[in-house]
Amino acid sequence: MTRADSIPKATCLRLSLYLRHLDHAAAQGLGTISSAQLAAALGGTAAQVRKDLSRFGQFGRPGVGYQVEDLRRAVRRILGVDRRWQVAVVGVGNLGRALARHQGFPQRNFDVAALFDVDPGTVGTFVEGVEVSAMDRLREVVAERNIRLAMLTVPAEAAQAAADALAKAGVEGILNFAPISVRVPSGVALYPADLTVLLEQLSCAARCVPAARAAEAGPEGRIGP
Amino acid sequence: MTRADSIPKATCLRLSLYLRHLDHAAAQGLGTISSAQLAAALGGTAAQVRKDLSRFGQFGRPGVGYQVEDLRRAVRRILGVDRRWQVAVVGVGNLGRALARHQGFPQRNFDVAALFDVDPGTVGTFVEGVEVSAMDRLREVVAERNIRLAMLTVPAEAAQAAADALAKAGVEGILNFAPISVRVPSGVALYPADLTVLLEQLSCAARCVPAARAAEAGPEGRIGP
DNA sequence: TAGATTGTTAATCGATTAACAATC
DNA sequence: TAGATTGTTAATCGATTAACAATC
Repeated sequence: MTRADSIPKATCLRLSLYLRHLDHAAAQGLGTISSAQLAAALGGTAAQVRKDLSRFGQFGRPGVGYQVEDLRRAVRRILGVDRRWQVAVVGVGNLGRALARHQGFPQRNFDVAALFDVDPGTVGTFVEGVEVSAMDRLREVVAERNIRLAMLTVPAEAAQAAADALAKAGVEGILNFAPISVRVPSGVALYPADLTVLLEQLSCAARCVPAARAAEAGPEGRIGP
Repeated sequence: MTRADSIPKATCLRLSLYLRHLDHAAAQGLGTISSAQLAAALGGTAAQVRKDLSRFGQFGRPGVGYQVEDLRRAVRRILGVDRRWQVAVVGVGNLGRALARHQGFPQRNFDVAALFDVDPGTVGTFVEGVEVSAMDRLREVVAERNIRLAMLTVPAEAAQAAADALAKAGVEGILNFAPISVRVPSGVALYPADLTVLLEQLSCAARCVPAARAAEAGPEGRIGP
């Protein structure tokens, strides 16, 4: 099993993508999969897949490939998703509400088990069967419901205070959707997830291609699928 | 101005974070900012900030730093956000609806100007003043409204077909929230944005720290802010 | 056995950091 | 002038790729 000492972010991302594809493969009844197949499905290289996996042990058989079920189990354990996680959403606005309702989370072992907001009109209401709690009950509720991860969807001004409260309450990881960088103590994992930043990256990437597109463009002036 | 030949993804991400902080700095009335200040606000190094910026030209003055307004303008141009972008949301479920309503987008030059769905019950309804169109009108609407970017929030089964339709319609970039990898022609930018993958990365990162936390933990058994 | 595919080592590539002369 | 901070070069670091012996 080897130690997960500290997995590079990029490796961690790819592992999650491998798992997603392994789930698809399992659903299709595939018994075995090769590093080349996994790479092709994700747009990476076979060497990279093998390298990523070999960091944690020997899961494949030369000449055969990987058993889909075995690898799935192994990757789930590595990622820590071989059991359910209780997650909080802090800030019940448009985005927070959508996250609370998102069916993809419980399907993949993440339960949104607590909601928090400062607005007295929102506190006490229910979203997807979960009651919205006041921010000042955060510590209590986090402990009670065994919350270990949080998604932060509050305005920029409120983000740092909310992150502090979460860290104090013992949350181990924060997904930060707020449009500002927050600080957390070293024992807490923090992932930036500002959606506007994603769109800006996209616009940046899109800007680099128009010349290439014009050159490649077919009769319709557009590249086909 | 130097060319944006092809900006590394990591650089592009940081530029977006610099811009976000420059906006905060400008709002606070700061006239000048140093690479060290910018780095401190984001958790990077001053050398990295200077390196990132110098790729595009010389924006600062030795001994002084960067003019906030000048740098802001420059970074906006580099990222391509010095003008408005028309964006489509494909798939009007919980998440798609939240994205359509998200105030952070128009505030930062991204207008959600088109919505698409296959459900006849959803088509024709309005979200945030924008009517939901049927998928088979995608090409037409994209052309009419000058849509150049899209956010894909459809189920896994529908994702590839939707991505194909978007590429054919001439969209230049796709933010893919669907839980599956899709292929796009080389002229189209594609960013993965599966929120479950983000949570899995978080759980992966959180798993690596409990030992460290226990060691560092203060009297309350928790690390302070 | 022959063909396929792994795990791992060595070589390559790119990105980050440190250092410093140039400049305000 | 002295102190500060840039832009850039060289050194370091880590990650990706290629190659191949080992193995099924």
